[in-house]
Amino acid sequence: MPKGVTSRRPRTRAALLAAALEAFAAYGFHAATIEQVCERAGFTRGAFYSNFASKEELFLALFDQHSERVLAGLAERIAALPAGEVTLRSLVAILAEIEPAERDWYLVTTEFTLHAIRDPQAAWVLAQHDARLRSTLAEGLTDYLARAGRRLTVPVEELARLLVAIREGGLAQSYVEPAELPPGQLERRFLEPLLTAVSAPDSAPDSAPDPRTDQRSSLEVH
Amino acid sequence: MPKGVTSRRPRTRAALLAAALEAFAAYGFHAATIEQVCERAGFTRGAFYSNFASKEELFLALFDQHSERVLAGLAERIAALPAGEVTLRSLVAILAEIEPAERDWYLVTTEFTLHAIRDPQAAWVLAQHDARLRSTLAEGLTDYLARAGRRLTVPVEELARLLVAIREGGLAQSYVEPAELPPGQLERRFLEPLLTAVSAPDSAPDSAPDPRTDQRSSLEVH
DNA sequence: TGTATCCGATACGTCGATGTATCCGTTCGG
DNA sequence: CCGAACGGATACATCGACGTATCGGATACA
Repeated sequence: MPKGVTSRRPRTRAALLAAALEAFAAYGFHAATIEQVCERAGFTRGAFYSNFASKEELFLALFDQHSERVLAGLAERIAALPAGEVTLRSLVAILAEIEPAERDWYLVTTEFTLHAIRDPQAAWVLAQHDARLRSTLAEGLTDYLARAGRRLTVPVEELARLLVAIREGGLAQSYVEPAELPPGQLERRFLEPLLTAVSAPDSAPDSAPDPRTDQRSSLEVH
Repeated sequence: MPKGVTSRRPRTRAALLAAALEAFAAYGFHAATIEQVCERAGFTRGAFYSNFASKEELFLALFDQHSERVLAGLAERIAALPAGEVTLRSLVAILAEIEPAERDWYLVTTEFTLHAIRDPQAAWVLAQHDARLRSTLAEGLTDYLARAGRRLTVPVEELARLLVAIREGGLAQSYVEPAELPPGQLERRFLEPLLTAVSAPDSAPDSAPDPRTDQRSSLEVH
């Protein structure tokens, strides 16, 4: 006689989470009803309340799941790069890469961001996730640039924030007008000149600037 | 005996619009109820239904009102700049300027953006507004850079999109973690090197590049 | 100042989403 | 393969938001 959870419970949970992503992406968190989520998953609301206390709890579970995957995915792509010297262009290619499934997640996480702006508790959760993401990103960035023979002239944490901002802000425009701005287009156009502008050749120490970086170094931010 | 609208009607309408901004910013469009809007405005739902057919219509009226103000404000700040030569820094200062009231509008317009991603009709409305905004911005940009003695090496339309992306993406982070990233910080840090990187001195035609831009021109995007 | 029109207030009916209590099929250890 | 615990289905009670029909006060023109 079953003492703990049975095998079907995690399957039900997973189905509800997957259905929740679809429903939230399609209608938004507030507009989507628990009934709609259950319908997509092939269950009734009874199953839902057996697994989650509320729509909020479902959402947080979904966000947690996504957070782990995003971090794992980024770390993986960073690790997948060949050792030795690399070009800026290969770094840009990674950062400009946006999967089709990203759209649903964009809709859901952006709505969560709006919620976080209003609710300190949600803000804390989101900030934790974003900090981990930026940390991974920052590590990859410095590593890459070093391998490309360059060194940052701005705080890497702020650069990571800028890259996230460009990605999020760009995706918003891309999803509103897919024909006008393909996802990743801003990254492909601007990241290479940008990264060049905020870094300097490693061989040129601050004390003896390379003449070719002279103009740019006069523009560094204080 | 009154034949057309009386004087109190536009006042009621304005009060409802102002209250709607507050309520939508505080709770979100879906979570906010018509009742809450009316309460803030000091009216009952009877007044609401006498002025608007639905919450959607109220929202669109609010968006329209805001659109006009944003465009007027941007054009005004552009026009307010002194004639003659200017520095990149003064341009950056304008772009980094973010008023406190922006927060409420950010919450409302971002929610509308999410709606637009799902609804083609809303997408069209939003795209129209954004296009006008970018157009104004692009005009100001080329004008400024010319006055600063520089010329863009990328399409100005795409640069305008990038600036909007940085602003929106940056505001998201700023509002989630106000203590970590003051509004406008990304612009202040990165816009000057960025604008320098995507432009070249006007005196240096493409056919005979200035040695100092040599390195950068090899990084231009195709 | 009177009165016709306007417009916001009030009261009510309706509907859909939520949450819970309970039932019954399913799972799995003995 | 039996039975007890598990877990999803069903049915119901509740509640809040919406929209409308109607009333009464405010407005503005004669």
